[in-house]
Amino acid sequence: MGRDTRKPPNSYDVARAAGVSRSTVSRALGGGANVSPEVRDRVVRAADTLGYRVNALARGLQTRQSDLVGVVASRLDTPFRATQVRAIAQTLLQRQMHPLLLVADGGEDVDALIKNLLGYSLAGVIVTSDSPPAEVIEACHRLSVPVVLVNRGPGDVDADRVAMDVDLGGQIAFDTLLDAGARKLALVTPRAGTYSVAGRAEAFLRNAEAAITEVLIIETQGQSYTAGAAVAGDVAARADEIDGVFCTTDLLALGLLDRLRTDHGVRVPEDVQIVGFDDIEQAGWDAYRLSTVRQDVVAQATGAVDLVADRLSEPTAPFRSLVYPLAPVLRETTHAPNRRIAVAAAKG
Amino acid sequence: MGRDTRKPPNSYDVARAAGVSRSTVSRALGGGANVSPEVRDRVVRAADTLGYRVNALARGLQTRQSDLVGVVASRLDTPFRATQVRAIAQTLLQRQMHPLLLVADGGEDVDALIKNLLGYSLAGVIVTSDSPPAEVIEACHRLSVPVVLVNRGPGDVDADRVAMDVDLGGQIAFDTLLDAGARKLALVTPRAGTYSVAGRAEAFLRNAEAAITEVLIIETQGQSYTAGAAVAGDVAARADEIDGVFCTTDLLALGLLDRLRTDHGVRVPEDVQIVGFDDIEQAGWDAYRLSTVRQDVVAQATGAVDLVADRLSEPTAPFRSLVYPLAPVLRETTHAPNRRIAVAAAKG
DNA sequence: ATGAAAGCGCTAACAC
DNA sequence: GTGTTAGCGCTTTCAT
Repeated sequence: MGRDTRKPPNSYDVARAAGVSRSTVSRALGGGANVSPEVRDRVVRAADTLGYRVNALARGLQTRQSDLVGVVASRLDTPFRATQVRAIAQTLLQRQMHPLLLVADGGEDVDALIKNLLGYSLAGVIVTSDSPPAEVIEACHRLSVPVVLVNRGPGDVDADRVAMDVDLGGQIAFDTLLDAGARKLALVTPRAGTYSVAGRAEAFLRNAEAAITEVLIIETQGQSYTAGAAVAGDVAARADEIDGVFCTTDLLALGLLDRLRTDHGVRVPEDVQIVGFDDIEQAGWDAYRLSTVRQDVVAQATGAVDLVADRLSEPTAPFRSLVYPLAPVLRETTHAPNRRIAVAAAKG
Repeated sequence: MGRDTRKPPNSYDVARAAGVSRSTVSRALGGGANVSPEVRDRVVRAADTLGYRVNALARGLQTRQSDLVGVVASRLDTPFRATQVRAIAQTLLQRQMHPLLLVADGGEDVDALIKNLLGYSLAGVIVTSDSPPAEVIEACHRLSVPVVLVNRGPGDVDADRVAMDVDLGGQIAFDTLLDAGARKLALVTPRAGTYSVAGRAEAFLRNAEAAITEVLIIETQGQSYTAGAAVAGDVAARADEIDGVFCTTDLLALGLLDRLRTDHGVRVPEDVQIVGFDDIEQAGWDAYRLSTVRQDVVAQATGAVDLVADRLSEPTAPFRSLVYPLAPVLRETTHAPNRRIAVAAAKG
């Protein structure tokens, strides 16, 4: 039973086994429409007796559409990005699509890469990268491949978008510090940030301006742990002028926090309070217990995939932006909030 | 210039533009053999004037082989795994292959998933997951799709393999502790581990037995930070009987270390020394400075991709195993090594 | 409800 | 060195 046929069965084999035509097989296994239940059954049975699987290549060639979705991401080894990609991949899988991973870490030419990928008649492309997709979007458009941008824009390009509420993000960070009693604030953020990183920084600044005081801005080289650690000296040097710091990324905060304690004897939160952003797993570790702002990565992933699916079914609908809320996560790098004092201070 | 042709140009368009036949186009753009340099040039120029890209679906259908490589991985949001997948993805890209990501976190049915993927005529499958691929390998074999296992086996299945040297791993861990002066050892490891996790644990035990003393074994639920933290109580309770701990995973070590300090007032390395495994980024952070054993993830990724490529060109060659060395990383959760004492102790 | 036939875009024999 | 021809396995009109 089950000869070792060198090559896998095709729809023709199934058709023969079920005593029908190939078109019927296609119908029975596909939409399921216009096939008598009886015949359908016979076909299905034949199919899995033979171990038949549709040849995705052939189907895609015919329908001009595969179930592959390009996922372009940079710095995949970063906790936040890893979590994000995982969520996207899982969601895709649940919807019968498959993530084609495209790591864009500067070295590669994303443009060329993605254009190659387009040869697979992608069902869509999800971009989480920092590097600007530029004219890639254009190319996708031309081939009517949906593109959805995660936490990027609103730039000048046309595409569907999923994003956190940057304004809210900056506000939560500010409020957290204020409520915890901090008054002399600093902002630690990369010189050239992503849209979402720059956005939360700006929102923070805006809130600070409106409420109380100037903010000391400290620029970092990138948004890694190392980058955060690298500015610890600057922060420590100004320790007298600072009692609260917002790092636009958890990784930055963790680096700063560690180095502050290790090399500069600065106590957190006693001397300086710190708030991060993202709520990566490490922020909750005992050594840090970082107060931060949480993004709902899973919700965003779901949104991104929805957007792909929706555009597939309605290619000409206007572009949409899904905006997701954020929530403060209060841990131990800030004091317990005291709304009364904070509000009074802001007013006074 | 560049009319908005609704559908992308195909090889026929290029052929016409270059005044040749489609086969010539194929040859010129492909292997490049059997085409006069002159014609080749003309074709290439025509191709990129038109913005032509080979339709991967059609090519794959014809050649019965795509440039897609399935990468099955679980717990992608874990630092080690993320780094590993990134390395594999990058290497693949450099070799003109594309990673088709398959996250296998228990929920999904890997079997079914991968068999679906097989419909894309994969160039290969790289498995880094914990969950056993079982009969999937069989299926791949039948379709002559190369499978390479990373840090798994040697079980009973036939496949190419890439792995660290588990014996060496356990030995390095043991030596590190011994050289640092630890004599009363404990092993913290998951009850049901992967091949490579179980392997390093066994090797550690073997070395300990041969050299000095019994080892207290503490089992964890999984290999996460949380799992490590969860056994801190057990370790603290036996603090008198223990002066050195080998955690088979950095994450485990980090969790243990943190909780030991935070909740139990145990000092590391003064009271207990700790060695981890993998050398994930976090192990080097200021709060930890964990001594550990380093795997060369990039080398392994390269090896895995090589194995895929090699088998593609020589399908019937005997299966190979690439074994990679490991190196101790001495940081601050162990005392500075003192070979003299250690050797003497081992002998005496 | 079912079958016949046409083609998706490509590569690979095979002729010349 | 180049063109002709024949599929790869599928879906999809279009008849019936």
